[in-house]
Amino acid sequence: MSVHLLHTATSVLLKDPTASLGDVARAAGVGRTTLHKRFPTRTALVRAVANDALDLIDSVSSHVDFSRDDAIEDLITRLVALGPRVEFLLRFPGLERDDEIRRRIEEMDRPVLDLITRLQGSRLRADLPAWWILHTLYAGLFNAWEAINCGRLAPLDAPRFVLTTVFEGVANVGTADRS
Amino acid sequence: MSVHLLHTATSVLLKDPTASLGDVARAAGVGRTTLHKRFPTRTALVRAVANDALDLIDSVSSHVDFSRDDAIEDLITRLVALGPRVEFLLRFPGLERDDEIRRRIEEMDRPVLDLITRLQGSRLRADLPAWWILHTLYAGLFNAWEAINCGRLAPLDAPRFVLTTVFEGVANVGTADRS
DNA sequence: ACCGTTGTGAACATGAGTGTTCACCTGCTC
DNA sequence: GAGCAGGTGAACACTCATGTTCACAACGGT
Repeated sequence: MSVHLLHTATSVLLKDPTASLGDVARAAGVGRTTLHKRFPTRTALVRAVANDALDLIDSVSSHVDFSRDDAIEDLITRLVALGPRVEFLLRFPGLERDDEIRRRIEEMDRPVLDLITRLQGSRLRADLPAWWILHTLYAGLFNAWEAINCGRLAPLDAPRFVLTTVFEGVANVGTADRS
Repeated sequence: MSVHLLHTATSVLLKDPTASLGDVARAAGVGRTTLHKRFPTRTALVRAVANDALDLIDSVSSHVDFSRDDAIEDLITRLVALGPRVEFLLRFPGLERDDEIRRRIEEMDRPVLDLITRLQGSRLRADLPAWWILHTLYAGLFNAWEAINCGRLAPLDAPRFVLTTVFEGVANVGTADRS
């Protein structure tokens, strides 16, 4: 139904942000007229896709206990599994220009930012801004999705890769340090 | 001259990948006809912008001594300073579909990948693939550029942020570790 | 069998981006 | 001053995504 339509639109638009509505409709195995009846305009479709992704994140977020100290591990592991639909939020060009979407993204970031701030000084280093740590997490997710897409990374390995890299870094702890 | 034209095109297309050629010409303070005379087609312009960025990287790369163990620090510091022109290479949608550009990007990655591989086991951990470490570096660069654009990060702080985060991670070394 | 819903293809109008041409102007060299 | 290279705006035709409408087919419930 409409669910499958949104999912297809997500992957098509993610692969090529300039794809025409005809391309989306064809990929979904649906007439362009039908697509237009559900989403009267292109921006309406994009917003629907974004809101769908945000709904998905909300539902995942509600299963995470943010009061636990390992909430970040839990959250990241779940987000990695979501794949393209969340990637769409972080990648689609011009998405941040939509006020409603931007508001929901900030709203989605807030609990994570709070969590990071709370953990700074204990599990997380305090000499970096919370927003920087958040974006580093997102960057790790992004890397994982891209690697999975290219077939270089097994989906089950992804959470470990992201968490290890983001938390511990890529330096060899035994030997080296930056000057 | 033509140099300024390419720089302007870089920032305009980076901010909005769907910007029209008229927008680019106007931003550069030049007639659309003139733009067309230099770059007969849109893809020609995009390729010229990409090649210009790649030339810039080549010139930077030639100043880095890849045989030194701190070559990565040097490279990252220099790349951060380049800003939008390199960001264009990593962000512009569909750029990887151009064979020549893709070849040059791989060619640009190769010495860095070799360096990473060489350092694995000494300065860099060996339990992660070299390509993953490379992409983690790029992700750090990307974060820095974005933060600088938003005005949240001072350009002079950027290299330290990227290197610290990528090498050491965001975990607090004194206390915590992942399970 | 009737009717509302839903999807479909065809067709059309519109607008925007694009490639192209042309006549004109400017600044330079000889 | 003649000639020339380079820049400019205006105008044109063409393509294509898009929004919109319409008539028709399929389906399910009453």
